[in-house]
Amino acid sequence: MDYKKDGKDILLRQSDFALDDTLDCGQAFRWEKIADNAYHGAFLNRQLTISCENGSDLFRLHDTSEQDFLEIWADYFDLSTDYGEIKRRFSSDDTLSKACEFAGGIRILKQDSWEALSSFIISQNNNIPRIKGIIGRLCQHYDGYPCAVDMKNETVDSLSYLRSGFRAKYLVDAISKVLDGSIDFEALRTIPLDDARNVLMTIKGVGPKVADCALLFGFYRLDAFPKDVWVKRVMSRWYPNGLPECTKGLEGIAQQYLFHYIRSI
DNA sequence: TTCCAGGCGTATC
DNA sequence: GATACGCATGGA
Repeated sequence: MDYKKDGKDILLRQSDFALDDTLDCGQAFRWEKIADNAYHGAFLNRQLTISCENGSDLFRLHDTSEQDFLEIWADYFDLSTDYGEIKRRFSSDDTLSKACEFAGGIRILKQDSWEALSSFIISQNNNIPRIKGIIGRLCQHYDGYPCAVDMKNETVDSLSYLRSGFRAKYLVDAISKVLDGSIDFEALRTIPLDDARNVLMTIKGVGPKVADCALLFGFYRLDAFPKDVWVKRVMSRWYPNGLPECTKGLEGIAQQYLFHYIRSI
């Protein structure tokens, strides 16, 4: 990793990383663009302002200790994964090659499991501005994103301030299943993908798409391939016989590039 | 006003 | 197992 301390900040040189591509792409809902090339957001109970200094590969993590950078943010931004190598691998496929060129700064954020699961429950049949609104009200209420234990006494009525509509009852079911031990977060990181999806789909309101988003973004299962309406268009247009071989094991990363590509055209 | 949004549960065949 | 429909809310 190429970084140095700069006063209270960390300066990071990082290729294959763009703030808009990664933080404003619908994989996480707590990052706000505060200026050109600058975002403010949070992971667990840590807040961060991150800016791009030169419009390409130089980033400033504001007011961040070296310890927090190494122990928290380097992992969250998945800095140990070589996305350049992944894009070279994908470029053997014409469509993927164009998709990687279109949004080459995408990285998969390694988010908190409960935040990803609950956020994508909220996301169903919803639009991104409203998803952010609901999650913003939740975080304002709890002074940060609550863990499942924090929410143990919530009911559909007590969550009415979120204005999350029919999704409130799904959140309540997710809270109870996580707290009663029937959803084992540690196991979901390692058991076969189909088993992991089936476990998550025991939660009311969690179907194949929400389960795959939770697994990809919250459990770092890069083989999970969420199929929303846009990705279904991708598949019928370019891959009627399935994804190309070069995506094997990294279907979730391919999904991110393809998702943004199809939405742009 | 009507339509739609990174789906899912339910009913029906 | 496939298909049709309703669902809370709010912005376009």
